[in-house]
Amino acid sequence: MSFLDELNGSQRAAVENIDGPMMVIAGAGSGKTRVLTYRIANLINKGVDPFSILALTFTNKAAKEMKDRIVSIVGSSEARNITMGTFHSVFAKILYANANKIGYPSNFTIYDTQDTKSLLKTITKEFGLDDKVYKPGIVYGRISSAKNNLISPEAYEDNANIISEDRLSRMPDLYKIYKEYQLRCFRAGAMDFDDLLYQTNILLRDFPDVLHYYQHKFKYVLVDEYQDTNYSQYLIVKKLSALYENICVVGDDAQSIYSFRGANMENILNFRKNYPDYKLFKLEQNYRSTSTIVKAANSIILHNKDQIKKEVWTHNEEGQKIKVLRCLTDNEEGRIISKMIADIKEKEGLNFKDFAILYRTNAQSRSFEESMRKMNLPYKIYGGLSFYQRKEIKDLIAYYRLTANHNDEEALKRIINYPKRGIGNTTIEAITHASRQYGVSLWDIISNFDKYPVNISGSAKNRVHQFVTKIQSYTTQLDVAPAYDLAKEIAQSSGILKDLYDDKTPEGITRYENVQELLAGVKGFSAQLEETGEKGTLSDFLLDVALLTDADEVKEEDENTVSLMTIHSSKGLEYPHVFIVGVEENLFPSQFSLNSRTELEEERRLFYVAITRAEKSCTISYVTSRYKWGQLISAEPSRFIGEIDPQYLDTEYAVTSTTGGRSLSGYRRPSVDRNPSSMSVSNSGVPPRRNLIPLGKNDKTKSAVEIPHLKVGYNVKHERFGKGKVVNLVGTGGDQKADVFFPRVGKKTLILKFAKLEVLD
DNA sequence: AACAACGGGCTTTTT
DNA sequence: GCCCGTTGTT
Repeated sequence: MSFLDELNGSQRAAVENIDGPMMVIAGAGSGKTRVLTYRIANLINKGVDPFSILALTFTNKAAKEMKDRIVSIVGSSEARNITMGTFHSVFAKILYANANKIGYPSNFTIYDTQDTKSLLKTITKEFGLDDKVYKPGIVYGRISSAKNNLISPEAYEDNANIISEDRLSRMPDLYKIYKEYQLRCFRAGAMDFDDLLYQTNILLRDFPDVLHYYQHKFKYVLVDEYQDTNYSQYLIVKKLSALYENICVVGDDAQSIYSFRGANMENILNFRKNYPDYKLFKLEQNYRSTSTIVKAANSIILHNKDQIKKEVWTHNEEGQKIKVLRCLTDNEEGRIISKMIADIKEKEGLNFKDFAILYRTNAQSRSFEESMRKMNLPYKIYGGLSFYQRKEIKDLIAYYRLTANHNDEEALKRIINYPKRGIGNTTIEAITHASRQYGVSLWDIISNFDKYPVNISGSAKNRVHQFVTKIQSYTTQLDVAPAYDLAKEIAQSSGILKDLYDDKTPEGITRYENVQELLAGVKGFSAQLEETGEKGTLSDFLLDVALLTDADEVKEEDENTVSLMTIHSSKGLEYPHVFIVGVEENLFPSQFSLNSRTELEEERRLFYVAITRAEKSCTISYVTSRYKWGQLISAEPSRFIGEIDPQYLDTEYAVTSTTGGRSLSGYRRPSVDRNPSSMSVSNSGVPPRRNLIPLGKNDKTKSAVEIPHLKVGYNVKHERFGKGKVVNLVGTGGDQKADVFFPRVGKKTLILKFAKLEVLD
């Protein structure tokens, strides 16, 4: 049997359409990733060379997931040759190979947001401008948006509209900052995230031979999350696929939530314009959620004016209504929801990983962290301060960066006096001054005091010189030493390891461990590369690390924790039970979105994304007062709750106190002061309340689970993974295990007495 | 040059 | 409430 038989009609049509431009509009939970992966697998089965396939995703995680699934269908020897990754990582590699053509060093640094903001702040001050007016974050936003629309510093300056906008927002000199920023990045041999796309555009524009090379190489181009691409990405894709026009874009306008980053839904319209004979496929059957959830989500998105018409529907059971919870404070919200999770888990025999708590802003995670820690519930926070953004990690990586690229100013400023080596502010001031005066990099100054005299004391000069010599000695090893050896040597001889080791506070110990973890990461990185026969220097590691975020952290197979994350990072994921918290006016929708319809509609799409993450149940909570900046402020329920068709809502616990309803505060009290580890007792003093735990018709659990009689080749259905096919059986009786291939999630090994498989044959 | 104490500003979302 | 940068002290 072919894997194509796993698909429904429209999915299959999209998968089997090989040549020419095509667009797939895929509703939430409609098997979008399955279509993308199967389409790639089908291309390969039809004889397309994997080397000629380019698949672009939005996150590293999505890329990895897709690659894994393709491996499971066509095998890794084929799949590894596909060019697959995020826009940023794929084009960073292409830029690495061609950097010299556009004047960048071949080992250019990638500036992260912190580096960028710090540089912008420096420049702002140098121009004598007030960084409270020219806030680095805002300035970055303007520059970023210019770059994503391919507006060069010169074009920015000449654009009357932009200049008058800047005047209106009292930042008339922004164009100067942009120009200087771009120059300084260039001199530092650094690109920011936006440059990775912007400079790719320049490369493809100015070097036809490069363009031709990649046009010929990538005969088939696929783009995931097309609704989230910006103009810069759009143009790259258009150019690369101009020769063969075998371009397949997949997206859902209802899930466009990144316009703040320049994402442009017009790209969907542009696609139609550019390829008038394109084929359109719509995936409208939802396989993920109950019909209540699907319909509730539809009723929300109906309030948006801007949308492509489509009808998402499902054959799934009705399921329970969406519960709306009202809590008094954010702390109570944390306690109640943690308790609910513990209760539902016990009552239904679920795993912690079946639950997710989704919020609008990272700051909201705190109350949930606290309550879950108190109750001993395992949880994991995704996003927030990434591992790679921690100070100790950034410090060590700054050494690596400076070793690879001496002109990396942000790295240099970070570590020239860390660990402390007596190079203080006055010295650094003098060096910076000289660098501005001569128009050369900081490194040029400190490595050439003869050529560029600086007015600092002899002893300071000497200390700086020692620092320079140290970095130079690392650099000589860069291309010869194995990545791990050099990484470790730098960690030691720079003094970082010792500095952290001497700090015996709990935080200090954690920092030391983090650095060890980074070193282990380097080791793992080079080991992985050695398998494929590549060398894997420290510079290669840097490229990898610059584009990694916490969201990409591999989730261990057996990791069984409640997931906490922002709605943005939940995109593409699904959980049986989802809690959307802090659904209040001014928080969700965010107060910053209230000025315009388009921004409000984006918030609504975000709410749509949140609801459609849920498979079985969805709970929405809001509080009446919340701590903000240490102050208790009052809050009211979000308008979005009222926009859901009320027939799908259960508002028993949402009635306001003024109308005589009860809050849930009584619910939590009996349990709070109990021994936290007693959570295994499901009815721990909590009065049974209807609606908190699904009962009756939704309760499919049988007390004595019957082990189905299976044979290899049988089609089966799993509660969570959907339909699948048995590929292997191990053991007998109560211990029997089965390998089942599920088109939606890949191959899983299931212990039959737990798995509750339904035999379809 | 290094460190402790203080005050202001901040929060939208991320590659 | 917390992080950052600025200020004052040694």
